[in-house]
Amino acid sequence: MTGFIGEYHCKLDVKGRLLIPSDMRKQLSPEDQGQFVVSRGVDDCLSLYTSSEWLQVMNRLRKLNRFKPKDRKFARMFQKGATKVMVDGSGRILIPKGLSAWASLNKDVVLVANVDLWELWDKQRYDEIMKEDWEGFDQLAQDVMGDSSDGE
Amino acid sequence: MTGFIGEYHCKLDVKGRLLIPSDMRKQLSPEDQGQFVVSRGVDDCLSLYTSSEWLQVMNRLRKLNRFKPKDRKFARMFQKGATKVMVDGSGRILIPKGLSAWASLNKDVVLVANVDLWELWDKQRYDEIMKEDWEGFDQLAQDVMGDSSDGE
DNA sequence: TATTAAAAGTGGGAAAAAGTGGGTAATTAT
DNA sequence: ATAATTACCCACTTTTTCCCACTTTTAATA
Repeated sequence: MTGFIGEYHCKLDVKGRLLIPSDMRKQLSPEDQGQFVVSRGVDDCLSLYTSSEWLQVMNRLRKLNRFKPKDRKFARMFQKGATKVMVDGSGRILIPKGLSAWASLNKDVVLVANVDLWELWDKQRYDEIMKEDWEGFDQLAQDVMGDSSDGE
Repeated sequence: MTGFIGEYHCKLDVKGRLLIPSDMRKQLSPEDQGQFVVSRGVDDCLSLYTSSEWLQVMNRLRKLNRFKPKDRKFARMFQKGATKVMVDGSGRILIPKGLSAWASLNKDVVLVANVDLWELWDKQRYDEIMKEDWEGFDQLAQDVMGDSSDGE
């Protein structure tokens, strides 16, 4: 598994629909092309999981300890708003209103691969955050990757 | 693995396509001749990864922890703009508009080997940076390689 | 060194696919 | 029952992909 690749600049139409870019679709296994799970991302964006990936996440959540308040709370918050969405005949999905409002999505959005899931950002917000963070990238790269003894 | 070698002066055609020089192609393993991953380089150039090399990178990213803000941010920034490109029937790849704009590529470009990946520079920019940096090369060499007790 | 053949490098047109918008029927909620 | 939301469908525009043809360079042979 190579993980997903790509940054796509898309538009939500007036009905709040998002076309899955063909290039993105090609990266999905056939069984993952028909539906996704959308949920609130950890940052100011939405997360778009393939069904397979969502399954993984669920398995991970399942390992939490239901008797620990923190675990319980986390699981609840993490799943809040998570919605299964189907791909329509033209290859689009409908982004639920509540979620798109939560992430302040406007017409112009950016769909970004992040290893095994996709993130959906409001374009303006995305550009901002990228610009802001860019200067620190060298340092960040060093922090995160610098001491890993060149994996594998 | 010996790493790649070479500096090729190429042209992007009006559609933004780049011909993979035959000499470069010969350095690639057969399974890496059909597609690449293009992304923003750390400097003012684009990085061209072979599929095998990109896989390595992904495996490294996959070891990061999605629930750590720094890791998340790094992964996102690192992958920003990364695009899979296919080689067409004439041995060319299409450089995505956004990326070529980001790296200020004009018609004349330079394709340079950098160990296990390739860098794509605007020719003018490349010449400039090479001229600029040349004087400091002695010092830089010492800084970077000086204390390593004779590599290997 | 001239001649020719083969491979490398360029350019562009046309078909196909992707992307976009919106109308209407069906479903759901109030 | 009515209004709002969602699903399905069709039509149009834009972009991408595929293919073909031509030029230039490299290599080979007489």
